[in-house]
Amino acid sequence: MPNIKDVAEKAGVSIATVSRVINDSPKVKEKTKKLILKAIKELNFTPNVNAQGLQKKRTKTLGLIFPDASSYYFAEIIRGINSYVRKHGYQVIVASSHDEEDEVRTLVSLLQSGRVDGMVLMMPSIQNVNVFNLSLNSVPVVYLCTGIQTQNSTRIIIDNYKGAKEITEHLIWHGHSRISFIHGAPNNYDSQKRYLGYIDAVHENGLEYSILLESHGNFTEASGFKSAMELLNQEPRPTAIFAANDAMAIGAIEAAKRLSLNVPKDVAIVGFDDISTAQYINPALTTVSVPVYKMGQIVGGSIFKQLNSKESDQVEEKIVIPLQIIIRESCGCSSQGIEKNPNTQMDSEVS
Amino acid sequence: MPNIKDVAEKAGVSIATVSRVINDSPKVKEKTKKLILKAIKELNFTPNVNAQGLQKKRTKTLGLIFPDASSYYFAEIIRGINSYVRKHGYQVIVASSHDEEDEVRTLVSLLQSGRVDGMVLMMPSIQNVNVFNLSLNSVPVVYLCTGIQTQNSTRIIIDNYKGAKEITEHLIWHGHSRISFIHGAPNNYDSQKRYLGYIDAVHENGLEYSILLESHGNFTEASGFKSAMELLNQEPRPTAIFAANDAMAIGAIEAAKRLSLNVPKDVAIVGFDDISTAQYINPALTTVSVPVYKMGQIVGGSIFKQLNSKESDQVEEKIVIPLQIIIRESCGCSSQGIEKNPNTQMDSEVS
DNA sequence: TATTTAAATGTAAACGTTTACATTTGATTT
DNA sequence: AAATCAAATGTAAACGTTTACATTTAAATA
Repeated sequence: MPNIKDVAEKAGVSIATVSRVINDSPKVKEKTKKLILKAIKELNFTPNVNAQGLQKKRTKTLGLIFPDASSYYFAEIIRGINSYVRKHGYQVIVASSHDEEDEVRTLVSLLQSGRVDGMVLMMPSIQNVNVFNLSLNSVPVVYLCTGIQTQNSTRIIIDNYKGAKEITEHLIWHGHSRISFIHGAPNNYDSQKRYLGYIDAVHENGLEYSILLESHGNFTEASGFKSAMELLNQEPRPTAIFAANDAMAIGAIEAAKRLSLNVPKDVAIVGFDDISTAQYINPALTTVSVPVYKMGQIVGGSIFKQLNSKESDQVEEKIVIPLQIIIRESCGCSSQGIEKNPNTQMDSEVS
Repeated sequence: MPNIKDVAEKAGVSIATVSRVINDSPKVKEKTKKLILKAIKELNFTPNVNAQGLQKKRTKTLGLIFPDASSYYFAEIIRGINSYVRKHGYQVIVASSHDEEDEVRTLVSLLQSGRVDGMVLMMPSIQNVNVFNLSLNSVPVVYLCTGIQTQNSTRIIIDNYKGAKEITEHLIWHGHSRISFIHGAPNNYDSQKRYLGYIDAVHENGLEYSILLESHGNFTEASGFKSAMELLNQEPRPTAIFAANDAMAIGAIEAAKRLSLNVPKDVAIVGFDDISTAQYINPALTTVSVPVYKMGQIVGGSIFKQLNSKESDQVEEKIVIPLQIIIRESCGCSSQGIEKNPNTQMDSEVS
């Protein structure tokens, strides 16, 4: 593998000049630059990133820590981030693990070992707070969907409260009065905010409320199924269910079917996220759309802003991303009214 | 950020000894080792990966190049690879781009710049062949789902032919005689093999065949819709459609609905891949399941095998992964017979 | 032509490790 | 006590860049 010295020799210059060309410094004569570029091409030379990283303390790599990189929801955010940073010559390392301790280890080692220039942390469970302040000071970090505000870092969240409130109000508009809520994982930031939106809509509209209307899942389809089973076997039955995410809503729909209840006639069911499956299940799911891809772009932009700011500028920012409710069939609106959600970009599936 | 020198000073030894501890060389006295470990912990030291990479020429990072990292199909493979290599202390860089030229650039630069120790290439379009031999010689490479066999590299493919033949025969078993095929993207390896399975099943069973039964899509739902529209408007109509992947099959089902045709009564429709949506659409899709996650594990294993083999051992391997057909409703089997596909692992969706 | 000045290039140290080789240490044998 | 040897540790070069500083080159001015 050729190195900078080979290029220098071939072009008949010193390695410093070659380096200047690589980093396109303005102070190289056009003629020598051409010469060096030619040598680079002929030798098929690419600068060694380890050596560059060692010197410049910039690796052009970002670390992403996600609970799970393969679910549609996260994959889409990652895609957004990736597409954005790639334009700036950055690569992305994704560490996904359900195991919290493992996550922390990875995080710390990625950061401290100088492997990444910045970090995106998606850790919706609130307990982790203490972990964060763990000497991340020197590296730009963006927190995604967490309740805590750490100092000197950016936090990007979605408008869970408003989305949840609006979709609950939509159910109320349909005439529902006994509306259930299925919680997501315990301590999950998004779930908690969604609950707040739900409960406020219920109270502000003077609806019947009881703790019996609530059930606790963990964001999986299976937990949605189980929760809905319990809720729907109560007497009187709730007339509508709002699940804290789509996967649980889908599980709830299955439960209703199992109990021979018609959705939405016997029970309306709505979710949150607008995952791709939402539009395919029967009935099509009414939900709140999270612009995941766009979110990724915003994250990327924020990291670079921090990367390019001086030490002195304290970047402490909170960005709230607005959401949009998507009316389909499962709330009781007729299927006539279905519209494709403009925020959901279909991926080509190349198998 | 503390470096190896700081640790050495604190422990009262030379940096060489510290290095030996880091790389757990056997020739360090137990007592000094303890001392050094203590210093490392107290200073919260992590070796700089750039310096290590520069010296050792190993970065403990693998590069993955995929056409698209966010589709369920690919994301799942990536997840499999990641989970496997993480156990060996490796990280993964995923470069996904639809733009071929961009892909090539990324590939070459990742490899040459010493950023990765090995590479997984998923490039199902056959034209790219020439790109591959481009001096990848020194780095282990695994090719996924490509027709070409490059020398001294491993190639992992799925048993497209058998899967396609079996599912076609299943349609024939249902009594269908005019069976259409919707091709995937032009030049796509998987699509071509699936077509071969289809055509052999058709011929071996003495079925009617005409070029009019074929249509060409590009793996997207939209293209499946369009292709099915054309096919179903013909006279006589095909009684069954086999789409080269699930996304197109789903598009085809939509098309049938649009034409007020009942699936599977008026036209049976089957796909390939078993993406997660397949079980949710109505009717649930009969398809061929690709064990994507497991596939990722196999890929990871293969890379390490190469990484740990001496230059001299020529690794030239071809691994074929068996598939399984999943009978649901869209082929005409009653919904009674639906079984959850054991290969499809539901992800928890933490929003 | 000699002098000044700016532009272009070169020299060498630094980044943080690993490792071949040299040296020290301390136990074992004579 | 001296000699031998193995084990433990240290020294210093190397990995491939970048960049502050020094030097050369060539153009502009006196």
